[in-house]
Amino acid sequence: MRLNRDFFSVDVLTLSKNLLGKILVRKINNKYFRARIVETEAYKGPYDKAAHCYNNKKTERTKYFWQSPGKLYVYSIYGNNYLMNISAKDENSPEAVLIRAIEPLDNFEFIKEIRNVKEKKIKLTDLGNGPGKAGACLQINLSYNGFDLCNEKDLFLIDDDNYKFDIERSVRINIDYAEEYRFKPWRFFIKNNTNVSKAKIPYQFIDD
DNA sequence: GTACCGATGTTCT
DNA sequence: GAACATCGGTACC
Repeated sequence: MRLNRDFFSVDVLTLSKNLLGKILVRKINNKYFRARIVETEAYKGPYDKAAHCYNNKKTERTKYFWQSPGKLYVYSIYGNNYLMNISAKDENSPEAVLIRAIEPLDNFEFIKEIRNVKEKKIKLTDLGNGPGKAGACLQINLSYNGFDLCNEKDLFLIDDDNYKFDIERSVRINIDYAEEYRFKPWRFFIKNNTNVSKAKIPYQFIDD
């Protein structure tokens, strides 16, 4: 069943966990494919020093943190990488979930074409095991800022109640600038899933 | 398997 | 002009 607004209208830490195992449905060139979310990170403004919206910093880029839940905030990083975030809770709470890894479930050859991979020998587990790769699989770019996952046909989320898994957590990746917030255990991933990113975890997390 | 390194586009100073 | 919520390649074990 398709996930509706209520699903996203929760605290960002809850949403980060609840999104694990859910299935993204994507339509490109009249073809559908599906991919499972296997890794997420929570960015919880305004007090989270790792978040782009820390201290209520609202700019042309970051204004998409203040949206109704279930909408996209997209930004580019290190060149041609587009990272996808989903807004949580409500339009007064600048909180969003970063999608850090996805597991393609079908149409693998089509996804390889989309990824523009030269070597067709690429492993399936390397297609979506990172936030930039996930954005590339889903063909996300800056024009997707404000995109509503609850109301569009070409990209949305569905449930998968039969899929059972355990959740693990760690500190978030590449946010060394975030002072004490770099120790928060706000990265969540599916235990033993081979599509989780190979990120190096620089610190142990500290319990709240 | 790990380790470095350059390329890349946008944002903000 | 620097910083950046990264990636793919090459080099070495």
